[in-house]
Amino acid sequence: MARTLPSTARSLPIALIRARESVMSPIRDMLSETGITEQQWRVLRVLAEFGRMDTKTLADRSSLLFPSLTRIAATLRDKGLVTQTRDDKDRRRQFIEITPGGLRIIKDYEPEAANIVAGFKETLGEEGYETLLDLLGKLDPGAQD
Amino acid sequence: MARTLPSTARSLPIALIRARESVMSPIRDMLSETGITEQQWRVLRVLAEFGRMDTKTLADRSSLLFPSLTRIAATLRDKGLVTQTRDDKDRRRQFIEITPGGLRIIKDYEPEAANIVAGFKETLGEEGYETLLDLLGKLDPGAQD
DNA sequence: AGCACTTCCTTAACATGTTAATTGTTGCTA
DNA sequence: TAGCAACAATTAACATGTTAAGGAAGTGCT
Repeated sequence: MARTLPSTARSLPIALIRARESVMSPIRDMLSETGITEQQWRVLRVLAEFGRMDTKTLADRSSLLFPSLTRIAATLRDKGLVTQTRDDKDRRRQFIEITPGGLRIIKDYEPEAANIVAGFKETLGEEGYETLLDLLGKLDPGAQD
Repeated sequence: MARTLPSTARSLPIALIRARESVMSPIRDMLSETGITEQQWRVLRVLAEFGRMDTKTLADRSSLLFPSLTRIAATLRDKGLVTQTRDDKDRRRQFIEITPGGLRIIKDYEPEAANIVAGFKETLGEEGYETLLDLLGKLDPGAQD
């Protein structure tokens, strides 16, 4: 067992933060002209991919905590990008669905986002990219691959 | 060039977020008993490793934005864990230094933090761990290795 | 029915992330 | 030397991360 922490220059948490920042920066730049945030984009993407779903599933797939999702859902609803409906069978639960307006944003910006991601894939090489995703997945016990 | 975004289940940004969350969760649990946050811990670690330094360098090495660092430094100062002094030659600039109290927190918790990190290293294997850090470094143009 | 217990979601409170505007200093230069 | 651009740090404003507490709706048991 290591008895000393690695230098902060070689720290895993810090490396993860910096990598995330590098990846998200151009995506944030792109999103700035849409008026939605990175997290709102993530929620819309999940809804666009899987369709209407309950809040719990949405939070899980978007990697958001419930309190965050509550606020984000309210914001997106006010912007007319999603709708919220109660489950009649279990009135505690709620379903969220993307609207045509929300879908439009995804369609409009998906190609540009894909290009940004493709750029990183080039940087790492196809193999490195896959390796990275696999290694990251191993860190996350909840990853179901 | 890819014309389609990867499924959110295979998204690089989301994988980075989840990995970071997995890694930080046990560290946050450990820190909860110290009353300092993950970011405050990061600042103290950098100061403990490199000693007194100006705010700009500190922000860079801690991977924090200036506004965040301003608040964090004020919090740490109020807790008596760091001191702030003006540069007499250039009164715009400021130096920050860790106090004995701050150093004590680092010393007290460093072994436990090291064990947590060692656990992740075991999960990935020595080789996987190094590969991961290298790949993450490639994503970050600012990484100086 | 009544009550405890769980579950889903929301609020609250505080810290940080992010961008933009502001303040205080310094340095340059007309 | 007055004026202005550049710089360091702070403040402001809003969104999110995080933990804890609260509220509403279901479930099970007596």
